[in-house]
Amino acid sequence: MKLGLNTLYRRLFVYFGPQHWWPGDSAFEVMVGAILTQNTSWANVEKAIANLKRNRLLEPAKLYQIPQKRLAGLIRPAGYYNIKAKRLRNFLRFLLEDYKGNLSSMSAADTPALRQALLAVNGIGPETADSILLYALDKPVFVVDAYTRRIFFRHRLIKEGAAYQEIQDLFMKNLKKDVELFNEYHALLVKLGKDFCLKTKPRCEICPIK
DNA sequence: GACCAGGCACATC
DNA sequence: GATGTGCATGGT
Repeated sequence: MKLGLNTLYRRLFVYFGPQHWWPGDSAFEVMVGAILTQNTSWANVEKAIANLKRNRLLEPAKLYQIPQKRLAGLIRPAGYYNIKAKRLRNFLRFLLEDYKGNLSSMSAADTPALRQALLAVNGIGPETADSILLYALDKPVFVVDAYTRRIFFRHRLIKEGAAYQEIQDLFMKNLKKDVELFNEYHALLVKLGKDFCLKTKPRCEICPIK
């Protein structure tokens, strides 16, 4: 009997408790973090965000004003700092030009259209776009990441190398389209991944939700 | 010192 | 369409 998505969620929630994601004081901080955390540990991203906060730059217009070189220096701890400085600026330009830097007007956009627009920004791929939609703008979009893939492959819920869209569809077609549910579910998968999967490669014999 | 982390774009076949 | 590679810091 295959583990159902709702059952898996209940077990994760009972075992780990609510995660209350995304860590961040504002929607804009979440957006910046979503780009900075690409293939990077969150601890390093926190250092980069702390640098931006210390310099009072965590606002769209202010962050876009500073030279790319300086931005790269500030986000250095997050790694890939040159490419991420470009990517952040690509996103900021989009935010400022299309929504005047106003997150509320961005949030008012039609979700599928906004997702397409985000994906058209160079440096924003499916996971970053969906993280922004779910965690910054409270849109019911499921975020698929490396942990999700790893866990679902190990539990034989997806095939190896399954496409992003395929995995996202699995969640969105089998779960209630609920922001809180999608938020907690993804956060719980990351928690499981960090606490167990990474420490017991390649197979986890002590998985708490098996 | 190796290995990895809450990806993505781009080149090449 | 699939596969390989560059991007980079900081923790284990």
